[in-house]
Amino acid sequence: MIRREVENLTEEPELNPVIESLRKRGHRITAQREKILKIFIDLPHGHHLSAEDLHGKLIDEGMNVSLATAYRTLKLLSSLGLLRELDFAEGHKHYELKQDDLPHQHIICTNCNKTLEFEDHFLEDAGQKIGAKYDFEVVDAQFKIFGQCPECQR
Amino acid sequence: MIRREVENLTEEPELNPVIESLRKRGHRITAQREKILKIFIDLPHGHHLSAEDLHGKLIDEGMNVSLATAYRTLKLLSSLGLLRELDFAEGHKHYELKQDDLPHQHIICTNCNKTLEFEDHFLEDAGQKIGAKYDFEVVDAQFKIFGQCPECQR
DNA sequence: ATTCGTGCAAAATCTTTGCATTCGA
DNA sequence: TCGAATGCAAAGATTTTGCACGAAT
Repeated sequence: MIRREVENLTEEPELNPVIESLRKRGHRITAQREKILKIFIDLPHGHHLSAEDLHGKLIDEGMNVSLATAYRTLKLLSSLGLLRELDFAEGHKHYELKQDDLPHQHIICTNCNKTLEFEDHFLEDAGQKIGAKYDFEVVDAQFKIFGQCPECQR
Repeated sequence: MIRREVENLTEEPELNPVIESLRKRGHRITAQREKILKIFIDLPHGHHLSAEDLHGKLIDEGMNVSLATAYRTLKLLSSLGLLRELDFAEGHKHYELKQDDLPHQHIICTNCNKTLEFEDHFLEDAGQKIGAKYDFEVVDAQFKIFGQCPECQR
């Protein structure tokens, strides 16, 4: 698992805005929530975690958070728009930090479930435009391409 | 639930190709599978069913198919590319007949879970092109727009 | 006659929830 | 202090599976 290069920047400047966002909406800042947010911020771009993954990471890092809290926090952070909920049709959701400045989409191998990300600014715009056409207040646009990856094609 | 207008066309010309597709790949044609395919063929364009929905419809129409068979059949038909698997992030999958000549995408209300479909040929092409760029053999491309529908915006 | 598909019930997954306790504001 | 968040275990929801029986080829 890749960690950020500059380990001394422990103040995690990216953490403050999200913490503020929580506080401003009347949610409490608990050690569990802070740690969970930190994990997502430190996650390499393009990676995403399931509830189980997150829980495992928390335990690994010495933080005994219950799985129930992991689920509750993922749901809360998603509802606040801080996390993006990804559904790869494999039975459970994945989550990643929502960064509107770094939009990306996914290609999923229907055989080995590997995911690959790509950027396409046209798609991001398309989501907004199409949504607007139907008077939707767009929160997220996800383009998913399903197929066989090169390795699984034999 | 809307049914096809011309009820006398009971031979269901659309049924034959899918049945053939099953037979050619060595799968048996059972009454259950035939009925399930028929239900999907008769489904109004843009509608989609969960396993539970399908099972309910089967029972309603006097066909006592078990839920397990519904699940097994949905999985089989999807793996054969006859059904398209849709995941609206609400905890269970939905299925619709796969019609490459009638591609469409979805807008989902994150509040009431209503879905709305739209067509955009550019997106269909984009899926193929982007997939090809990564040497994927593309099976399906799904563009989902999440947001609040006009009614839920209050 | 085989082998595959089905039904049933049990199990496996994933996620949510009730309640007592703890902790943040 | 006081309500919100947590942990735990139990419950819910969805999907899968083992096994015996029945049906398709």
